[in-house]
Amino acid sequence: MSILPVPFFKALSDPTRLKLVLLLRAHDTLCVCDLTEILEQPQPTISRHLNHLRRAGILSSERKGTWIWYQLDPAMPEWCQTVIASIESDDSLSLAGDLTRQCC
Amino acid sequence: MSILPVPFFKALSDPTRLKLVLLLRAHDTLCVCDLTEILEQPQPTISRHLNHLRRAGILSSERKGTWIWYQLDPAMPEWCQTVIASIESDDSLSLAGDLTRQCC
DNA sequence: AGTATATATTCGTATAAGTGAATACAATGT
DNA sequence: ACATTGTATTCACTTATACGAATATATACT
Repeated sequence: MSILPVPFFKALSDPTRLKLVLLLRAHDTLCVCDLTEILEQPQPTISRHLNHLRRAGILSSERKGTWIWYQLDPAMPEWCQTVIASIESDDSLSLAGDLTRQCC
Repeated sequence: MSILPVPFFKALSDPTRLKLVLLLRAHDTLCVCDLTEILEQPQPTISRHLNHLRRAGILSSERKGTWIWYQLDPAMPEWCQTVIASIESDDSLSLAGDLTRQCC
């Protein structure tokens, strides 16, 4: 599946979405409650951004019982994977206390 | 000079701006009238987008008499250069008839 | 000084995008 | 069937962004 550059970059151009991508780059697989907890943002906000990233072809999700696990879509085109691998994070994207997993 | 990921991606997430970047990636140096002619868009539109890209740290410009030449900023951080080098263009970003240079 | 050309900026407006609050949906367990 | 927990969606609202039209600025030339 191919990804058009403009929507791809638009998907990455929101702080919350970029943090989600960086978290999933680091953790491989996380569920919505993990992400909600780490980013300390309302669950609907997280869900909406995850949906945006999924529609953009950046994330894929898999339901396992009650939980839905998200990851970077392995089917992403090479050039998109290169872009995501290149992103140099900084303090402004601080991923806070990271994960203490009180859920799932 | 460092570039924050979110504004960087936001700068790339507009079709006109992305075309400008791809054109300058291909041509090295172009002036505003070149870009206006190639993209067939009003000059103020092009100027505004060039300004946006310059403020984002993606382009640099140099005045030579009446003309102002733009190029990808050589001072861009490595990771940004990698991202720009990775972008896979497609028909939706078709750069039309390219350059026949009726100006400058 | 005035004219012509290249480029930048301002203003008003329309559309897009993000958010909080509330609600809906889905799966599990009792 | 009901309650609980995890996740998604809708609605109303606000803010951000892009655009056309008009105008301003800058340089070169006469």
